[in-house]
Amino acid sequence: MPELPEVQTTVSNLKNKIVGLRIVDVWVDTPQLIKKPSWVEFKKQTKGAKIEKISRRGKNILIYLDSRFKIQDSRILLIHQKLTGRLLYGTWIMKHGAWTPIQKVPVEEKANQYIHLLFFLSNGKMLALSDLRKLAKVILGPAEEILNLKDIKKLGPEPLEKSFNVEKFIKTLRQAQDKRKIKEVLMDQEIIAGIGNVYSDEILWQAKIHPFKPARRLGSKELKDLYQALKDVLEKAVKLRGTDIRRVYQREGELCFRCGTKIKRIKIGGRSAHFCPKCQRI
DNA sequence: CGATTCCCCTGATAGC
DNA sequence: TGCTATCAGGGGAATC
Repeated sequence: MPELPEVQTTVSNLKNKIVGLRIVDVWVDTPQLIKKPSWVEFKKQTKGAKIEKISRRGKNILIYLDSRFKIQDSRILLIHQKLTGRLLYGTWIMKHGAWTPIQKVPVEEKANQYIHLLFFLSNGKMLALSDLRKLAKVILGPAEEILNLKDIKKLGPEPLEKSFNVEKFIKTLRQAQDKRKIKEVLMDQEIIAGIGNVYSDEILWQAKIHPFKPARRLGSKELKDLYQALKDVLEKAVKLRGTDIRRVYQREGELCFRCGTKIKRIKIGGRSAHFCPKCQRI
């Protein structure tokens, strides 16, 4: 599932491809993905708009559209991919009721089968939102309004920014005085933006901290280790272009790469946590 | 207010 | 074989 590194990779890839292009038409088959505005309005406001910039905040993709014809302010198209949403760039043609890619795609790339929203671009190519489970979220609105949505405004700091130093990290966690399990805290977007189920497991494995350890009980060495692990894991994942590193996630029953103990899986508020019972202590 | 549960979705898998 | 039940999971809403 796309977390910070995957979203960052998507944004980096799209940047040199779609910025400067115009949206000449839009197509949808699952309008409920668009939370705001109505499909009719959405189409009216995106058709003809020029893509000015694309960025990321937390796990959200922000596509800035220009103020065309001076009849509206510049807008932002916010896309949250949730579990299975994918933003693809390429060319597809409608064949037997399904969008089929013209370009070569890896056989395992199933995303092409679940295209639900398409932007036709001025260079003849397309920007597609694919989503197997249809849980993705798309919102369009004036830039200021979008940036003031809870989705963006309530987000915690960006963990890869230079200003997110160890002091700030420790302060953030201490301020929270969190009774919650550290894994929950790491995944809380209001504490730190962009970390989800995969990377929280990986970070805790690297830091050798048990996912159930209450956040407020972390000692200063643990906090420093956790900070270092968080930076290392995310930076490495971004460098690897989001091919999520999996040293514990979904490796239940397999052996820990550090000590050979069997990886365990436990439930934590409807989500699963994977960890090494020997390396990671409470 | 905090903690828990449900809901949105559908492919994969387990159970009968 | 073929059906049905369960699960996964980000995040927001409803409920306790």
